[in-house]
Amino acid sequence: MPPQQPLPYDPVAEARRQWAAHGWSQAAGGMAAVTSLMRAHQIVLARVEAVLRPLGVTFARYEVLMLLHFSRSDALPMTIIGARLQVHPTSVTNAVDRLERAGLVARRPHPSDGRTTLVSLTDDGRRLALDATDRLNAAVFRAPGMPDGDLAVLVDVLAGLRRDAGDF
Amino acid sequence: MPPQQPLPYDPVAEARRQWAAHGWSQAAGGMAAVTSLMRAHQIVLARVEAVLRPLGVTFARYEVLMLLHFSRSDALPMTIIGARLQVHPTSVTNAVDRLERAGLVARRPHPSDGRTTLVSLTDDGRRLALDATDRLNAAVFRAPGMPDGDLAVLVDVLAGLRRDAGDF
DNA sequence: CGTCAATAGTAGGACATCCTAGTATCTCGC
DNA sequence: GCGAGATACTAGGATGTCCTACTATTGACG
Repeated sequence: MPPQQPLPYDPVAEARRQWAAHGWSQAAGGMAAVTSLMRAHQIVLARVEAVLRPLGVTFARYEVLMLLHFSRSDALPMTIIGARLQVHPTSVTNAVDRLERAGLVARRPHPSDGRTTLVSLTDDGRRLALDATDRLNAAVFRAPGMPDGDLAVLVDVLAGLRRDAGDF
Repeated sequence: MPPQQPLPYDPVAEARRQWAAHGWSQAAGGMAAVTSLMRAHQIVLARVEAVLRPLGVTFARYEVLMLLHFSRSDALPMTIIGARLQVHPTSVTNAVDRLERAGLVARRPHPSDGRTTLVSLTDDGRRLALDATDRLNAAVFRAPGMPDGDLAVLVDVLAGLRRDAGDF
């Protein structure tokens, strides 16, 4: 929904020109990359959320469901979920709260460690996760709005950034 | 914050393996791209916000300041700001509210169109925008965590996505 | 075995973003 | 002119993310 009417020029390219004109050429590339990334994230997230909205979940919660679905063990501690999804512990609490209220996951105390809470999928949760995946695959992941070659390059370049940031 | 300890593997690559193992190979590339993008956004935004936090502004508000700084005219209507930054009108209201409260921008009614609100930089706002730019250039934009070549490729690929989404 | 640091999770608060809805103003056509 | 539709902005609500701070439990060390 952002621009009802497309802009007559690329705002990122325009910003890059401004950077160069102000003597910040050395930083123009980085600025352009950061700005592009912000906007691309916004576009992609909007597409994904539009697909998931009818199912009553968001992408953040969908990621929790899929992580549990792929997990070998029947349940995962909150901490592990946060580490795998690379989000703050409080974000995990938030997502699991809502998923639990919707009956898609269940909380259970760890049998031997009183600090730990284990989270597991319910049958409804697993069903919804698979349904959501089918829809996302069809509507977004198989039609990401760019050629396959670009897709691979994008993933590679971003993997470098993530590695550099200490993700893995 | 995210991972205190790096994961022993790339979570995106792991997800891609799971996608292939479940017969969703056609969608694996798109899934990997979307997931990478989400995480990269999170990483970059965190770096930027860390630099801006001491100045009391966020990246969203910084973008408003710079747009006004680069603008030919002395003031811009809210709508134009939203169109240029590609965000929802209510997001502009939010950002301008906070900038105005901080004394960095001023609201003024449009002389001939009673519906329109014009936003202009104050002296403090312009000073802060330039200070923030110096810091961002030094700490983030000139050291984006990837080679220059990757930077250019990233911007190009994302420009394709943005164009496809109707941004410009 | 007792204190103390580390770990797990949650509560409350700040922000940004979007959506829906509502008010005010302008424009254009009859 | 006058009324219907378009346009500009804001209010209120939902979500996600992070930060700081707090509680509870564990584990390690003297």
